[in-house]
Amino acid sequence: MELSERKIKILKAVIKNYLETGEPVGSRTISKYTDLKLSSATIRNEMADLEEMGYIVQPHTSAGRIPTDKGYRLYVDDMLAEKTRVLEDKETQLKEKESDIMSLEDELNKKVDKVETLLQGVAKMLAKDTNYATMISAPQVTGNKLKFVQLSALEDNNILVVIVMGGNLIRNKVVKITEEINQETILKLNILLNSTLTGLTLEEMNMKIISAMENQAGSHAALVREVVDAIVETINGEDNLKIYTSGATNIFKYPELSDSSKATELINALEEKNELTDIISATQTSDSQDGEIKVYIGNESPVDSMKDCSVVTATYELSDGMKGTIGIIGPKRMDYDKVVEKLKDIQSQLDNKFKKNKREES
Amino acid sequence: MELSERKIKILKAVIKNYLETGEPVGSRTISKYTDLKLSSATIRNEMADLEEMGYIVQPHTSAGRIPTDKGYRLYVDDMLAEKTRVLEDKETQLKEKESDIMSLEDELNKKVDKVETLLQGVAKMLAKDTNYATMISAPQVTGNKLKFVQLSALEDNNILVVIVMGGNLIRNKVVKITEEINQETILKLNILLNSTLTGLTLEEMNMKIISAMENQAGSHAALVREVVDAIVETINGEDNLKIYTSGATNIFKYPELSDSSKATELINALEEKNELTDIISATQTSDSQDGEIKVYIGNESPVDSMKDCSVVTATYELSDGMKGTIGIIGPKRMDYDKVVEKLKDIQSQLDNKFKKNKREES
DNA sequence: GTTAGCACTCAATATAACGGAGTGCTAATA
DNA sequence: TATTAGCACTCCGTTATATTGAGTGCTAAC
Repeated sequence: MELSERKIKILKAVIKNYLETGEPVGSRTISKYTDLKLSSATIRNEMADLEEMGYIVQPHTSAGRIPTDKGYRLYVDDMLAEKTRVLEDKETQLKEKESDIMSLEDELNKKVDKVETLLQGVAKMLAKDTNYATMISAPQVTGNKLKFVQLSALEDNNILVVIVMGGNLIRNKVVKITEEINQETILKLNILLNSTLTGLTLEEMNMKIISAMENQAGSHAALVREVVDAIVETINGEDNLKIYTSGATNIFKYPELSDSSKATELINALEEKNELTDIISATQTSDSQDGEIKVYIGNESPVDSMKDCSVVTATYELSDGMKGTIGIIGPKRMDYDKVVEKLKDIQSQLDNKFKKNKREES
Repeated sequence: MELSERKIKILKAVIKNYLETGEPVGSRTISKYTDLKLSSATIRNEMADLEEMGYIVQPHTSAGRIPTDKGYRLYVDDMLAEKTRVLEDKETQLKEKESDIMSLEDELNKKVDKVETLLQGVAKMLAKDTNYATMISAPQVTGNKLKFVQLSALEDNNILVVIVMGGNLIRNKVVKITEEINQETILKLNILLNSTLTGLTLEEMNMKIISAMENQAGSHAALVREVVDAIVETINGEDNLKIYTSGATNIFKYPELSDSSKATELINALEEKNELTDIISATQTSDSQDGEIKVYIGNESPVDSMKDCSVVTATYELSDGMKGTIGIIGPKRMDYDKVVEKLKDIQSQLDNKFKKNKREES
């Protein structure tokens, strides 16, 4: 059986209605809801077909229909296609931007020196705004260059290592050494480290460079090694995989997610956060075009505990290739349209925000 | 009416039973439960008295009794008193320590350079161990001394400020300046800052010292001011009030907290974290003796959203006066005994852990 | 003071009855 | 041939009605 234009119209009407009400929708409703003037009986026939084709189901006999994952998929794909089509005339886009997202504007304009605080704020605002759970990952530093490294002597044979990466990402580490060390040596090591490593990415810090440096360091080779380790850790370490979440309790607004076993599973995933990395890698590894928005419906989700949800993600990218991911987690019947719109807004605003910072720096 | 010995025995029996079952407990149960050989009828009379006195209530006529907050209070106070009495002979204490908390031992022995990771780990373990929600605050730095401060020039008129406090608490800040600055000047400023401020607490950095320093800094007074601000922020700032939580979803294990409005409120409080500061200050401000454990029952809780819960808190203290707070949030019918025991264990272990670090440093 | 006995209460559970929204099918209609 | 009106049927959700049982308060006997 082929999917006629009319069937699609009906299917969309069913889904749209279900998104709004959360109740199974019957033929009579559609008959009045749509502009195509058809009796409920005709709709019923079409709906029977749609069910046979797997786009909708009845929770039980003598109930209305609700969309299947396949149904949602069609609806969402269609909507996304529609959006890129509309993107051609920029007018509409601008209009929305002005009207809709003052709150984010405000949030971003707050004086926040810490990226951490900013991201947490964005997550919170987005959760409040959409009534779904949100997550946002701090930008990853793949391909980032070392900008500056400095050793300082603290008391008691402790050495403070300060590492500054591109984008002014700063990390500290305290290293304990066994041998005595004097100011002059530290100065020399600083010069050595900076002249050798500054401007390099992790990939470029190969063994040759490092051992050459260790040779030059002489008796302090061990210390140099520790510093290099610290740098590697800074670039690769879990610290940079930080994820901020907000609005976990929004799920209680949707009865289909509120029973305590499902809620436990979901909120746990959001609290623990480590499962969320799967979402991030799924979003980033795939052949994503620049700024594309991804929708995972039900079982498509990279995270098992969200198989009853939909997850919508976007990546934001800083000029120097640092990527972060934003995700929205809600019921399958979430307002995809609004969510995608919000994500696009935030995407562009974060881009601007970070680009502006970048501009100030350089 | 006075509270006879027998009444207390019955009250405790009621509470103990209720803690275990979560069901209202009837006279017949008590009659068999306790060692005092009394018929259910007698118990009934006593229970009627206890109800009149406000220690227990019936959820409805013809149901058993459950404790009131007043009842819990008596029970808990008694238990705490009992514990301090038992504390005299250390034997029992040692025994428990060996047997009970290997898991924490393991957790603490993991190589964790980051305090953050450690505390998160403790929260998680404790939550898993007790089946309640947990929180733990990073140690506060009141009265902490500045150990070391260092400015470094980054590219584009940015200055990196590194601040090291006692306990090797490190903070960074990037400060943008308008005027050009050369290496030599930075070196001078570093010497000026360190010689003036090192070893001082926040209280000791008064206006006199600061303005004297600004004078010496000449054209870079503004920069000095910014550095001082950064230090103040480091000591006072919200960053240091970090709170880690875990096991929020444990509350679903207790039906009396599981309905979605209560759960939302509670989980929200744990997610947002800012309300939790009230618990911390309540725990720390009061005339707490060294390492005392506090129990807040129902409405006694400093946080409104926990009025249906009990909150048990303990402070751990580092040698140099840095204090942190651990809290356990559960239903009123929580296993107070076990919780208090766990907290004491963790308290002493954290103490050891940090003291050991301290020893390594100095 | 304690206890046995009894009538009473009330939540919780099971059972039955009812109403309504929605379906599938058939037959009539355009 | 596609559409529609009509009708019997299904099944959820709600309400009404018993039934059960744990537990109480009270009284009278020990």
